[in-house]
Amino acid sequence: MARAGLTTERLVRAGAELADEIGFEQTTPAELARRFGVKTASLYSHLKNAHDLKTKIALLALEELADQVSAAVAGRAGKDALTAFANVYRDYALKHPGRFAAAKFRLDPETAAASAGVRHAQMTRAILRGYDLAEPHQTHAVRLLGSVFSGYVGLETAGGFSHSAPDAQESWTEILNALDTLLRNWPTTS
Amino acid sequence: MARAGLTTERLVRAGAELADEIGFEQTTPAELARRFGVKTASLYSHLKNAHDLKTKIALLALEELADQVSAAVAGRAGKDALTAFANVYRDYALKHPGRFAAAKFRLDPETAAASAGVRHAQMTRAILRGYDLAEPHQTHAVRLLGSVFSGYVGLETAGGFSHSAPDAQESWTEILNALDTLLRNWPTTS
DNA sequence: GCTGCTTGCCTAAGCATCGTAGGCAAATGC
DNA sequence: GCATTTGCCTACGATGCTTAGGCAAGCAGC
Repeated sequence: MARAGLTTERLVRAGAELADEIGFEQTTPAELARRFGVKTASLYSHLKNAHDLKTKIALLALEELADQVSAAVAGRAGKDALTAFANVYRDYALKHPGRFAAAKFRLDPETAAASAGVRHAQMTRAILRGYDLAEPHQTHAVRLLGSVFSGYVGLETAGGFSHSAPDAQESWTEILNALDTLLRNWPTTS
Repeated sequence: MARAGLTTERLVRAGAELADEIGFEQTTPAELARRFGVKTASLYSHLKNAHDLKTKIALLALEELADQVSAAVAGRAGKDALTAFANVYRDYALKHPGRFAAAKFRLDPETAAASAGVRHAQMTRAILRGYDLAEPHQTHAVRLLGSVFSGYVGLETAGGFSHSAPDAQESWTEILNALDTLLRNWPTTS
């Protein structure tokens, strides 16, 4: 019988595509094996188990997203950097919903520490270099930005803003504008 | 053999507790049956299937959360209402992580339309009555608030802010303060 | 082109879950 | 006490995850 040419790499890449098509939750060894026209058991020389597959897709997604954000933010500052970061993040999520869901997959601590997740945190903080925010306000602002981005895109991909005016793009633009204003006038006393 | 006294109501309530203990994803008919000391098949006269169980837990969580938020917001306005809403929301999520995850469960459109989810939207909008925001800015602000709340709490429950200073409570307080400032000075031109 | 080794995908099997169908016994009404 | 209803059961089929071991495809050397 002809061999399918399975490798961990190919399986993970195909798994990411599968996630975008049918959802991250539904991306399982059985489904992946069907896609390659092989038996499920054949995957287990390349993947430890179902959890390992999901973890590797999550790491791929984090990496891709960090690369794209990094490229978009390079050479920009202030509001320019803010919107570049935000738009790349959102576009990635809308274009790759399965990978985006994968990026939220709960990794165990040491895997997370070695993942591209840390680059996301660094880049978020880098954006704030264009604004005049001292610690601890800077950390609070980093957390706000992370919350807005992941929250907005999470709600949008979950269908939260469909079937209601104004459309999601318009809100997104205005929210970024509002965040820029807020960062330039961050209240340091309550 | 003595009967266990299963009802849909009891199963869903137990399912919600189970979700808080072991996670929403792990809350399945098999696990629930074990908890009641009955066979899995016995659940199927009270629940259509596994998806039905999850849907009903999600509806319960949305209802509980809407009730608590509603009680907290009543009689308050402006920043007072904002922080009351936000704190109840966050406290619920931290106290009931499984239910909170359930509240994010993707419902089919007509179920969602009949759920307490619409009360959440109404209450978020009610908060903005204390701020002077005309449409379409009001809708954009509603979406921002929803994004921040769900985003922040989502990241926090996922462990995003643990093991790093300052602690999550401090950021939360400052972020609510910043949001209040932003809502009082919402930029209406870019 | 043959021989033998490596490696990749296979079959077989165990175990768990979801969900359906039909049976028996406990609760309820008279 | 008897009949009916109802609730939980056993039995089963389908599907998925995962391990163990087998066989043949592909490559190395001659």
